Amino acid sequence: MVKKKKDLPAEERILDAAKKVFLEKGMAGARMQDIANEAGINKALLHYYYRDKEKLFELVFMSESQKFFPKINRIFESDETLEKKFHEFVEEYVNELRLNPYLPWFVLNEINRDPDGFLLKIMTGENRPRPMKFLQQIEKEIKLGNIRKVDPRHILLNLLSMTLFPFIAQPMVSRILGMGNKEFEQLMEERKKTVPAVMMDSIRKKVQ
Amino acid sequence: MVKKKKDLPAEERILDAAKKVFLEKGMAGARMQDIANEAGINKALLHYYYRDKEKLFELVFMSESQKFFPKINRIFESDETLEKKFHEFVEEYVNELRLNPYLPWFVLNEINRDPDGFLLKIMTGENRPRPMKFLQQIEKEIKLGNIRKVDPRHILLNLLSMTLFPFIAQPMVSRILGMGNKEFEQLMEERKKTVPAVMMDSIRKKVQ
DNA sequence: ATCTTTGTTAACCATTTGGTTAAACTATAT
DNA sequence: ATATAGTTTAACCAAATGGTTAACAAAGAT
Repeated sequence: MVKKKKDLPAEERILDAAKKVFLEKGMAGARMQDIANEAGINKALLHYYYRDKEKLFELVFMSESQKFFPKINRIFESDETLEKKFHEFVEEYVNELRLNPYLPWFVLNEINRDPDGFLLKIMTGENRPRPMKFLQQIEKEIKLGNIRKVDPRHILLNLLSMTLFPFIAQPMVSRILGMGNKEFEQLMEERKKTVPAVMMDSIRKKVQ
Repeated sequence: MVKKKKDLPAEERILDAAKKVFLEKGMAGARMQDIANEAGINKALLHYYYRDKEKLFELVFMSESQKFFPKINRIFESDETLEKKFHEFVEEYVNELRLNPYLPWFVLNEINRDPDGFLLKIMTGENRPRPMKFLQQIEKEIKLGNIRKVDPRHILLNLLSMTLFPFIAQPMVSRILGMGNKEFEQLMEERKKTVPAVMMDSIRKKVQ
């Protein structure tokens, strides 16, 4: 029998536990005791390795939110076609979010909790979202007459919305549509095709 | 000079205050003292009018979430064309959410906090979302050959996503795009046109 | 006037919660 | 073996927080 957790050093078990608890309950809802229990250690040990709740949360949040943001840049700042970018974006995020469904909710929740404090940290680092190149690419394609004349910001919003929202709203969506977990995953898998298709239809020039 | 709040009876001021605080901070983050301060009364008076935090929250949550859900049904179960429904849906939600931008985040947050407890209440009442007629309408249009063959669930998801997500993610979106409040509102106003357009483009048959 | 009901408050209480301390345990080096 | 440094715990503490109480004020009712 393989001990799942006991064999990891306490310091790591704490971090894993903190991730789990913070992701599920958010900063305000998480209890240090919950984290200690989840890690199978004494509460005092939390403070031995990580000074206090704020620090621990910040650590978890930074590490998690950097799974979330940098993807955007790597894709958006590449030299691919728009169509390729749509596909890559949805593909990568659906894959990531199926493993980590709480992630966007967690990030948004935190941004909501403390819009200035945190965002200034993320938004000034290397990993802040940089949509400029992407937006400019769209404008360029418009000028070249390759796609319809549309506000690039709506394009970006639509892509983000259709990709991220279903995960944020999963519990609601699943109930409304009467789906189980398996069905939901299947539906998200399909999104890898349907979302880029919708995006392309929304910019492709209409045949006269 | 018109006294904004002092002239309302305490019972109502409390409810207003509770709405504000709960919507901003969620159940876990809200403090009874915050609500009392916001209402300009003593903390004990909260418990005089509303038994405890749980009860007060439930009241606020029910009243707010019923602003959120019934719209879906009124629109989706009408006899309008799909195009009209797209327009009405976005129009109404953008209007509502501009007044009440925290609403969707609040609802989703709560669903996340307690997926079973709460949802059973909403989901069994008169106001539970009933997307069936809408989904069937889409299937019918497909059979009639009026629109493309697409999974109706994706249509519904896309509409919900593009309408609601920008509000849920407003703080993030605003920073990423470097917008102030005014600009954000302007952008949302534009969505009333761009979102239904995208929706129609995604189902309209392509010209051969 | 005074009795009763309703509204409001300050002070208080019990529990929860983040955080500390001092002691004990473990391993490693001497 | 024993000294030392790192690890872990039980017990404890102070602040925050939800909730109660008892007294007081305001407003009707008699």
